[in-house]
Amino acid sequence: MNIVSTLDRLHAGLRRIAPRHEISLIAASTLARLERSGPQRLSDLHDPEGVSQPAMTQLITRLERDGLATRGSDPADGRAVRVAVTDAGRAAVARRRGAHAEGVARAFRQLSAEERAIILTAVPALDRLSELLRTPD
Amino acid sequence: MNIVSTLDRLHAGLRRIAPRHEISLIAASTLARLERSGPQRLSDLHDPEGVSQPAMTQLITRLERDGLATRGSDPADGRAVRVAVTDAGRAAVARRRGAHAEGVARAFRQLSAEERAIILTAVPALDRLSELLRTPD
DNA sequence: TGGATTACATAAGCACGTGATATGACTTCC
DNA sequence: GGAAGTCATATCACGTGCTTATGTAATCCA
Repeated sequence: MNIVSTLDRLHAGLRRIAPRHEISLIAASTLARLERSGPQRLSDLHDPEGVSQPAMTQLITRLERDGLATRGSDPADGRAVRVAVTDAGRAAVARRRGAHAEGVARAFRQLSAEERAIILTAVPALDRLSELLRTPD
Repeated sequence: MNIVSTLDRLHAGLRRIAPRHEISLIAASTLARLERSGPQRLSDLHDPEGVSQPAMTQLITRLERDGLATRGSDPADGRAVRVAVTDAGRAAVARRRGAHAEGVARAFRQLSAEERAIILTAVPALDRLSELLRTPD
């Protein structure tokens, strides 16, 4: 399948876009989820984000240290931790999105109008593919 | 730009495909380059792979330890190191490609024929995009 | 020949991931 | 209602992969 190499190359390219001074993909993805769906328990975060529970604990520890998220207690369950995004967290997500958009836009501008159109046409299908990649059926 | 979120989601999805017991993207990419272009000096590897020289030194050290690559000396330059891929390295690349292909194929099968067609049509444009992402003009 | 440059290695440190295990809180069941 | 089990989270030990700063040779050149 030729598509495999294409996705690998895309993966490598996207890794390179990652602006060194912005938050990571996993950090942004988790904060965006908290922004979108409100405070979540740790155990409700690690699975959708596709990482182990210890990995999520550690990520939240880093986010908390950097003031991007907070740990709160769940009144209904003493074991649980309610994670929430802070204003600084929301700002960090927006900043990353902006930096990322700039990197993509720079590459995009160098494509032909036709190439751009083809890619934009494929966006819904690519989104579906991403979702399917996420769920190991 | 909607495309930014799409690429982020794709990036996250591709990260999740990565089979736990196969070599990493950077290892595979470097070994594939050695396979494609023959033995290379360390300094000729780190830049195209988009990592620092120490990162490449460390990668080659791990690859050498695992028997996937070898360090040889350059008769013409006593400072240089000639890195070559071994048969085991070639096998590891092939194995990873296979595992990766399987993951992609599984997702692909769940797409509609139309979605598949749209994505395949976009492959050349996506390759161009990947290449442009790689070069920070 | 001796100082600058080049190629690579080393060191210290951080992000991110894993599996195994500890700890404390809820639940269940006799 | 208390022992036993389960659940949520944390901690530990470890590995990869990345960075910047710096060390150490070998080569180049004025």
